[in-house]
Amino acid sequence: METKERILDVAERLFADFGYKATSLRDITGEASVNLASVNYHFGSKDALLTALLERRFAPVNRRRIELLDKLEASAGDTMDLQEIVRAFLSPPFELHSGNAANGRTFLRLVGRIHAETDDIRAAFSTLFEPTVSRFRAAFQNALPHVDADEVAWRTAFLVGSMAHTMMWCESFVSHAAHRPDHSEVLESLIQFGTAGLATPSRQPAVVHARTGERR
Amino acid sequence: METKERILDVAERLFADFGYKATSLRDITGEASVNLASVNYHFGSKDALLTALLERRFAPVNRRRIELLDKLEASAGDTMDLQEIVRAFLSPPFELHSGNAANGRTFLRLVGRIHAETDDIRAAFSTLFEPTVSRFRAAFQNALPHVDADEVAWRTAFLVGSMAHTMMWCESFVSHAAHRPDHSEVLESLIQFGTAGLATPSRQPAVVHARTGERR
DNA sequence: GTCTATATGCGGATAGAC
DNA sequence: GTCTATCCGCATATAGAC
Repeated sequence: METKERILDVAERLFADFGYKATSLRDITGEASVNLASVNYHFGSKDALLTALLERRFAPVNRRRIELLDKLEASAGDTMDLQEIVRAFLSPPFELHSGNAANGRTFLRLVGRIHAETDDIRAAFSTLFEPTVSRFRAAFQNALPHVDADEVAWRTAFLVGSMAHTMMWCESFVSHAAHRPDHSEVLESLIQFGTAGLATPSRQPAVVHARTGERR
Repeated sequence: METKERILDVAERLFADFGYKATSLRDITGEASVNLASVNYHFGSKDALLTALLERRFAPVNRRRIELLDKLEASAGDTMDLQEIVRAFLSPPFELHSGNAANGRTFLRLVGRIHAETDDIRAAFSTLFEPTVSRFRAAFQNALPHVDADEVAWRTAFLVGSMAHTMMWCESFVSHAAHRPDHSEVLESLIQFGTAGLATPSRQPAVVHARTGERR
């Protein structure tokens, strides 16, 4: 079934470039050189196409994340290194889609784009995503016993945000850099940044009292 | 001119909730109880409406950011504290729009949403935004002489990402927290997270430092 | 399974009366 | 400045021939 695959590939690229709402079935079927009606025949609707597309890419990514985390837990037990947990979370989307290959870059933009779509679309995505994030939130908490739970939850959100945003604008940011970086370099920087952010001690005294943010 | 203001207010809310493409002029004029043709009369086009809307909110935010940075430079000179630079960058969008008021929350979502719109829309936004980000990138570099320029550029992008993502999904994240946080608490956490991420030493085994959050 | 043709509705934009 | 009416194109989806 070549048609179905072709539709998925083209749709993925167009959704990544222009977003879901902005991409029409005409755009997709046109570029894929298949008939306009074939999307509805094969998938049922535009929404169902998106779901199929997300499943195809994200299920393996999240499976890989959990697998890496399991390995860490098995080998390190309670003394897991925070940076390794961050790496287990961040690296699969970067690595599972073949570094700098064209479709790899497409996938990265798609990740970023999806994180920003309208709430109903994002809801479908969250269902796929939330169990994984929960596992990691718990692992972070475990590695950071001195940081309280709410704080860990927020920092996890910050981490996801820096990841999503970076993936989406990866290409445009390059202009500010002196050389065109490999994705793996960006990934390393992101891991570094995220690890430091997660591990920062809760509230430095000067800040807490100077402003309103005191907690207890 | 009440009509023009009403259109701007409603458009801002709808763009924030559903995105630009997904919001029709009919949605806007319907909710604002003004005539469909009035958008084109007052603004010329849907695009021009968006531009007007962005200018209204972001010009003051960026002016405030620069103002805070100027003050820092004037009082601290070369010994500026990194965290204070981060604060100068992050706090204006949170504070200038009245904390937890309804329109404050709308504005926060708008910020996040805009960062994720299709490239042409985002391009208009970048024009408004890039000069400010450049100033701050330079300030970060100055405060972090031991980190190389590319790295600083990437970390700045990570910071913007965590900010944008947080603003957009602020409301939904709350479910994971034990209590409903004030925006200023989230802001403090974000500043903390960003400062630590920016300040992390370039590439290291980093195990030790990551744990303690130590800078140097 | 794949095509053409079409149903049906919403999109932005405008002309012209008041 | 604000209204109604309308243009015209594109959207998703489906019916029915091949």
